[in-house]
Amino acid sequence: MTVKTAQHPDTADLTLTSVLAALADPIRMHLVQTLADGREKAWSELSAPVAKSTLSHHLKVLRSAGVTRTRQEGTRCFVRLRSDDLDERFPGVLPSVLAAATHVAGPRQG
Amino acid sequence: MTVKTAQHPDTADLTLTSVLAALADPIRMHLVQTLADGREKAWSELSAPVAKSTLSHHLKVLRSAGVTRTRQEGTRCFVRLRSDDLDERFPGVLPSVLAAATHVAGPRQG
DNA sequence: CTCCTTGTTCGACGTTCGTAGTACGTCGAA
DNA sequence: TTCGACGTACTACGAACGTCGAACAAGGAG
Repeated sequence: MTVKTAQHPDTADLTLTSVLAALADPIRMHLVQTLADGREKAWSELSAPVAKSTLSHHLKVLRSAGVTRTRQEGTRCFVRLRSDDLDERFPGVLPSVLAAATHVAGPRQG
Repeated sequence: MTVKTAQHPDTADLTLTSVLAALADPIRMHLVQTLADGREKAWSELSAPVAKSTLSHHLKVLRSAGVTRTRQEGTRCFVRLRSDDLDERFPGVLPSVLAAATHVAGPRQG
């Protein structure tokens, strides 16, 4: 928080390399999958097997890469995917990655 | 070379994280773009502003991630994208990434 | 055979990353 | 005001990464 928590890059400043690097981590990929439905998630909803500070770090990486957007509401913040911005700049990348991640870790029932 | 140069993972063993990590580097992305036409390229054709050993390293990362396939012919080797395998395992990912990388670094005229 | 070319491997270096703990600032409640 | 909850910033450390030069191994040319 500390006021300047929200440091979101402009859509035009997003780089493919940074986005891919942000997605190239199991923890962060899991976070992105959690956000894949497009709905905003509270910080506490983003479960990850890491310490609080580490989760904050990963969220910052996603935020800095332009993958997510964080909104503050009082002391707590809500995170959501920047699907529209991402798809405007890198059409199809996020959907295909999300689909690939899902049909790899998702349907484990059959 | 040294005989066991070719260490290609099976298509089923490819992981999205490894593929994304392999693509999340400017040098490697450039190499992949060079191979994007699907045609096999000779080692010496893969120009990169790095030392020979570094280029070899990056090629190994791409190979280990299953992004490329290396074929030896005498003392020299030829590299090509595993587009089919990649698209079978992670449909649409490589094409969209390639398209995004191209319309970012490619058409700089307008 | 000897030389030269090609690409990999190894050792080393500095940087970045992932992780956690601690301290800090902000907000809401009492 | 004091207290507690929330999320970030800072600090530190080991591991992994990107880079290079040198040594090495495998083939081809003479």
